[in-house]
Amino acid sequence: MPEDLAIPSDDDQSQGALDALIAERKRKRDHLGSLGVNPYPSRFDRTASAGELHRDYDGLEADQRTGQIATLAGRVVSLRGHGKLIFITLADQSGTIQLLIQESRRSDRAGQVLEALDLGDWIGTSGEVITSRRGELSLDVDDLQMLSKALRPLPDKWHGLVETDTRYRQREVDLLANAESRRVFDIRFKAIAALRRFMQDDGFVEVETPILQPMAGGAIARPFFTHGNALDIELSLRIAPELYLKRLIVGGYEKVFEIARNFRNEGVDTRHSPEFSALEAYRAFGDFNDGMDLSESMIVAAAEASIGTMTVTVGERSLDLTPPWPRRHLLDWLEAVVGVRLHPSDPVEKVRAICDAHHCEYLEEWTSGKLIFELYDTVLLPLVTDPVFVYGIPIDVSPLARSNDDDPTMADRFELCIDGKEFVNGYSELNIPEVQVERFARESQLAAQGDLEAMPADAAFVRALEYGLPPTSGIGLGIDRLVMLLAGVEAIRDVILFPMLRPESFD
RNA sequence: GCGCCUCUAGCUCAACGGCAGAGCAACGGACUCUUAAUCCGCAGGUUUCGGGUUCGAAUCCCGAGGGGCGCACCA
Repeated sequence: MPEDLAIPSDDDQSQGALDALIAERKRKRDHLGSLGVNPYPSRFDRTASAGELHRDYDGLEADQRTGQIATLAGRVVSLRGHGKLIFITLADQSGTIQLLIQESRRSDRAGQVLEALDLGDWIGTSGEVITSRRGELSLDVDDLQMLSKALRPLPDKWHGLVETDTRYRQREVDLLANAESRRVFDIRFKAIAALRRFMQDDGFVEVETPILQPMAGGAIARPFFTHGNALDIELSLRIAPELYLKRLIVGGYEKVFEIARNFRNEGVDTRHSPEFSALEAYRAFGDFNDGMDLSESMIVAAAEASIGTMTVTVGERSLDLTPPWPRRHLLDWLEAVVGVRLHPSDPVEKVRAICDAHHCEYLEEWTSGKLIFELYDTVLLPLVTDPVFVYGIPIDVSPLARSNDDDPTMADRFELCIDGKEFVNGYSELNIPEVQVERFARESQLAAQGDLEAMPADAAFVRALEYGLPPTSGIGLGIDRLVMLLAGVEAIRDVILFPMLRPESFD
């Protein structure tokens, strides 16, 4: 919401309620200043965190004194006054700790700071570690300093911040007010750290490839475009790092990965964000089976590190991530479900009939392979609960994947599906330059027919293939979706700190 | 893009055609063991914005804006 950043004058009778609250806090801050207390000191040394104190002293009986002096810093999130005795709940990143402030014990400066104290202020404090008469671990405060004054009031301490708009736009407030939001992002960053650790431990080199690209490739998606002034060229934001990563394998890196922010200029819903994170990994000398092994291991590692369990609950659904995960051939599974053996070499009429029978819509120009893939998306995917690898995917929808040695209409490609969603896409990489050229040519043909999603030919990538790409296994993992799964949330915006929204108006 | 829902005090929510209210936060006061502290008192509003209907609109209608959900596209 728009707020005037100018300090309102005291005689302004028209000032709003919020302005009055802010003015009151400024008055307190300035009063501290007039007492010679700097409300914005440059630094503060602490000796412990709330979490450390709980770790070291939890379990003490009520009304105990430890003789241990600790110095803490954090934000005031609750304030309970009893006249000459005041309880404060102080929050730092590690948790919360109670401050017990007795008038008879505290310093004069502590008294001055208390006078000026509001919910939300950052303070530094020191005192003896004790337990209260009710048994709560507390700091018996003797000194208190203001570290930074909060000028705006905090959301309701019990209900927190509820409105999604504000939660996304002012994530800092969401984080400080809502423990659930902190929980989700703690899981996110633990999971990402675990993925990175796992990959590094497995000998993968973390690399960086361009986000600004002359021609976005490596996936089927509509890109964002921008302009590079220095070279006066049109650039697009990457939709996938795939082509550059494979060029690094050509260059001699045998195991590479990138945690890549990708950008796709497409619809926004609970599962899609225009800006999303993927982990892509490429390993020389491997095939898609290695990709399935890797996917399983790294997701299990991420789950262990972030939530410590293989059981997750999303909405009403309870899912079991315990490995190993089944691997089902797409055509076998489809046959089991629709009762007819389909194959990309089948006449389109036969596959269309199955689509019609299963409410799967299609376009006139789609091939049998594309239709089969569509059946997988609309008929099989919704059936998935616990993790399952689906492998063997029509070559028609896999322009960068190697075809199967025994069946050239199918790609050595898999998708990892959990809870009705795709989490990983991986395949044996196509490394025959002429075949890649043919695949690109076919995509161009589709583009000429008006398919906006057809993949553009990338001559630089083909040239790289001509230097020789070894047999390679590649995978791409959707990190946001993985975090949604681990945290048990159903909106992708709840796992992205600052999701894309229409710009705020400050008029 | 289409449809549905939503917007009231800093926050969370009432009032649903008839005086805009509560809790928390704030402000003044009491209180040395609370932890959603309690108690007394006091204040806080362009009901998102602009039109319209009406004796009277937060409420009904139209339009605009923000957000959410569903469908379509996509991972």
